[in-house]
Amino acid sequence: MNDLLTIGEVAKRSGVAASALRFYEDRELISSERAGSGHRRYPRSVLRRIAFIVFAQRIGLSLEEIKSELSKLPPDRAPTRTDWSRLSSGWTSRIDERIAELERLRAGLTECIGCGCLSLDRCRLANPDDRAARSGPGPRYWVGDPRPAS
Amino acid sequence: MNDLLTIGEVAKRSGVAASALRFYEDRELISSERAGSGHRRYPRSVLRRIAFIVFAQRIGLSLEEIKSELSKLPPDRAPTRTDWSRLSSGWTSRIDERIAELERLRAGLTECIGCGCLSLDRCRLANPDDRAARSGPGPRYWVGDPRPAS
DNA sequence: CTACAAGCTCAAGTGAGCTTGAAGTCAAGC
DNA sequence: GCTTGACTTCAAGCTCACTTGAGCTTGTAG
Repeated sequence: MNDLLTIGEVAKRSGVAASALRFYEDRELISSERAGSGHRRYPRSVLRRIAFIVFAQRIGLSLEEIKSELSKLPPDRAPTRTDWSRLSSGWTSRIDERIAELERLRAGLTECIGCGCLSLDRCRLANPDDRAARSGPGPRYWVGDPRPAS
Repeated sequence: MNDLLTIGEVAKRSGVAASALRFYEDRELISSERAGSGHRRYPRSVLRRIAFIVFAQRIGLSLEEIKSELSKLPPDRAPTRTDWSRLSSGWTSRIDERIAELERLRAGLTECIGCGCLSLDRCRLANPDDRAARSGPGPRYWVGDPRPAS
């Protein structure tokens, strides 16, 4: 009934495993106070922070990127809705770029893969120049990364 | 000038590293004949196969999934454009789902993160029930996976 | 014939994002 | 006072998609 939550409570409410929360703390994405016992105690505000992390992950940001986004929040006071929306404002374009890539890929499915044109050179249309879209592992120098001089 | 390519040539033409090609062969996504020397020799058709793999990865399929897609190609003859397009036809919906999720996330940015409503429960709107969208690592039971009974 | 580039195999390493296990501490109920 | 469960730290393990390195062989140009 206190407004400080244990790690188990936060895990349950956020849907993020306790082990992941400790991991995030280790990576300095979240922080906790400690009870006399050494147990973690979280203010409710951590839930919003975690929601933000999960959101950002779904969009495709790495934990490192998320950390640097979070570092833009005011350290001295509780973030306002304006603070939060400032952070996420840049994401809209990121999302839009990813959507655009997916749409190009969708087009490429019929235009490239299906037809006889499939030279990889032409199919660089799959990803003209948006490095932002590089999410997850994949071929190292396929597109966007410096190509081996052909 | 032969129509059989060495691994180096395939790497150069496809933009996929030779080590990755060996890796794909090990995972049975592609195959090669061998010259008397034991060196790999690829028919040109492998380029299309590789393009397909790269494409599919960008869309978000795992190598395992791609392997099972490729296994649907006729083993006895060179795949026609119809064969290829049959494979990729199912992807359109997959792409559309991912796009839909990104659009929900974009909406959530302003609706959820910014405002006071950010209870994680409500923000399950971030991902109602599409498991297909689970691409890449992330919180294990956030959405779609069986939630811990609350 | 000699370099040297390119290929081979097999084992181990990488990095992201966690999970799991071991060994111990703390809090609550009986 | 004792058990049970939630918590602690730290180290090691796991998956995915590769890359790197060691040690050796093959192919090609001069």
